Amino acid sequence: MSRQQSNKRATLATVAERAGVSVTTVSVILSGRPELLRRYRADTIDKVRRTADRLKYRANLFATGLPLKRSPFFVLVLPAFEGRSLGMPHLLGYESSLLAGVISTGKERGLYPITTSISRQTNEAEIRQIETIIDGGMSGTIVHTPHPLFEKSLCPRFQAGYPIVAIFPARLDRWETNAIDVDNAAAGRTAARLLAAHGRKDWLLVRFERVVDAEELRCQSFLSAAREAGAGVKTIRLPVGLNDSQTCDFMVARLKQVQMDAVYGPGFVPAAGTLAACVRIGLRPQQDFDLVGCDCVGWHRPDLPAITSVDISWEEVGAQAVTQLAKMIDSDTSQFKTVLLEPRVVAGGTCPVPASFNPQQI
Amino acid sequence: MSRQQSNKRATLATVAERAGVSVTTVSVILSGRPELLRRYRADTIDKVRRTADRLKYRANLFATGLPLKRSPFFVLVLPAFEGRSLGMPHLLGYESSLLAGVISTGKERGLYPITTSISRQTNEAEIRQIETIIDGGMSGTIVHTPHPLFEKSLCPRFQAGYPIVAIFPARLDRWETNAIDVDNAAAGRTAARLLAAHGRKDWLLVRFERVVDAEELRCQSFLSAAREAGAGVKTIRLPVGLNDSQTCDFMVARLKQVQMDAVYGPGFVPAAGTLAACVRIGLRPQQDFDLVGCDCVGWHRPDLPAITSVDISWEEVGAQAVTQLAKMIDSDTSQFKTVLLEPRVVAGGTCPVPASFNPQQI
DNA sequence: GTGAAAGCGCTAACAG
DNA sequence: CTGTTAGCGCTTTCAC
Repeated sequence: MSRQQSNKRATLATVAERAGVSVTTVSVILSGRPELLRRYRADTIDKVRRTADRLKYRANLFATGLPLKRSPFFVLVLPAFEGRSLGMPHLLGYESSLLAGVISTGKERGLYPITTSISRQTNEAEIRQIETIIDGGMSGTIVHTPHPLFEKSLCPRFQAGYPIVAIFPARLDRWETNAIDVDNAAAGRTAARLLAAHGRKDWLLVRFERVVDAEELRCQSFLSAAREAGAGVKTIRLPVGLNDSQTCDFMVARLKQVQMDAVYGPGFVPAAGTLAACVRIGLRPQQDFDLVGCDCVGWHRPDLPAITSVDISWEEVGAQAVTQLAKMIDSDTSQFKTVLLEPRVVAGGTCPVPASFNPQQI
Repeated sequence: MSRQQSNKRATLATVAERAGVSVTTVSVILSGRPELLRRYRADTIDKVRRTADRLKYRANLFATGLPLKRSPFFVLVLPAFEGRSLGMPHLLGYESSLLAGVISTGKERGLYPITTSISRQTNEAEIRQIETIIDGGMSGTIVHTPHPLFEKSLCPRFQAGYPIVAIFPARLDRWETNAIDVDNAAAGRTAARLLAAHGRKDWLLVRFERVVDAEELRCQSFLSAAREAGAGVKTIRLPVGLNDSQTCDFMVARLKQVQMDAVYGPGFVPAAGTLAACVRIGLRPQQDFDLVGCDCVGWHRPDLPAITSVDISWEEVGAQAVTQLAKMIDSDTSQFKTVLLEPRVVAGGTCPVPASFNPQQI
């Protein structure tokens, strides 16, 4: 708001004066709460609305919030996208979907995100800057995979009653409440059921040497579901930091020494990399092997089939985050029971999905 | 801000009382403008800072802005991402880059985006909702490719002195000032120079039947540069609405009837689609033909070379948008000279880029 | 039915 | 050096 235009801006007082009524009248009539509105004469209402229109009156949202001690704004903290567009563009698609979910659900509830980001190698100054924002009178904060340093800021605020939602936290033990996540155990189980349903017996789990809690959970539940299904599972561990095409190279050599008819990659890189490796050494998807991945929806390569993926909609994640935030705001609480979204199988060409295959029933 | 926590929140008054000074003192000391700060005794400053710390005082950013008649927030209006993730994920990467540029440059300047979106098929209600936000005391608005219906809202506000930045406007005639765009004429010219530099003579321009102004400009300047270079150009027009793989199919038939040794696709779809078609009919990139595209950076397909692309950094676009907005805010103006970003050639495998090839010099 | 007045949290003259 | 005071634009009791 520049000084120039702000001098011209019509305020409640301007409208009141021009309409020949008091500010109260204008305020009540324009905010339009029916029970209060009824008390005013129809022609007064009309007159006020008319002059407000004529003067192009627009409420100052910041001033509106002050007496109410609440504002229609919350903070959305995303991980900075530094160089993430290189190599795995479909992951940026997830990020955009998340934002879309947050924005649209927010709109429905009259809540608007002040969007900011935190770098992977963040520092004191950046964190302080974010703190002054989230403490600046916001209704709450949604954080995508909170940075460890930033978690330290969040914790005392949460305890002080500040509404926080963590999306896909890396450390599950730190977010036993107030998180939105996939049901990772279900994801691993579902992958296993898919392979079992197609009669596979010699399974291969391809995972990174070190993984975040979420992926570890997927692996564990995959392994225990394998046991139940009576399938044998070999595990190959990838060095940390490989991308999908490096993983392909890495796997080509390994695959030749392994007997298997099914693969689970609990993340995009292991899944896509292994698929490429399998095809390169001449294995045929759905014939010689089945492959199930996670986080592979939206990834396309014309030389390879789409990956059958156990996945969730990031748009829904964003929507859930706002929904939970709105609930906390409305009820004046700061806790909610962590929401685990049921993963869904998105059929691709690497593993058939039985008709009416429904993770929930499993 | 929940009522609960807001009752506990320390305000200037609380700090003042506890420190035994006036609110002014606290205000001045904590906002820390050096010229005013100097006037206070060191021990007062210390005392105030200490108690503010102890009480965990945080300024309410909304209240802060009120007397100043300016706020640290602006609105960022993005096109809604409806279904855009399907098919062309790398385009979502651009969107994220733009956001990254806006966020990071905003941070440097103490300006924070309230992010919202507008659907492709928007309606009165949605537009009014966005209007109440941008009129709600914001410092300005950045709009990515303003929707025609929304342009109607923007126009009177612009004339009233409200700072607006349009990124990649579709109608250039409506945004002769206040726009951030690529220098589209330079883009077309640069593509032509690249093909000429490699000694090509029989060029093919692949474009949609109907295009936005930006692409039309690229085509025109490409054609006139071709004339100057003494190259012949045939043009193939794609039906509106094709995606890259449909374009590939469409082009395979056409290509067999055309003699050419170079292709320009002034956008992602024509470029990627034509490249795929060429390769499918057995033409070898850089040998049988060269191909130059636009907006192809970040797109990868392992069966095809990366496309040599005339492109700009969307992150820089976002940065420029905020820079211009900040300038307008600081100078209390609402106009700036449209910024045309010089395109850069990003070398891929479809056309060699001479060492020290520099669009600016051309 | 309507208005006066207090107050949300902060800043900026202006006194002293 | 520091405090008093009058706003910023809005909402909400509480009178009349």
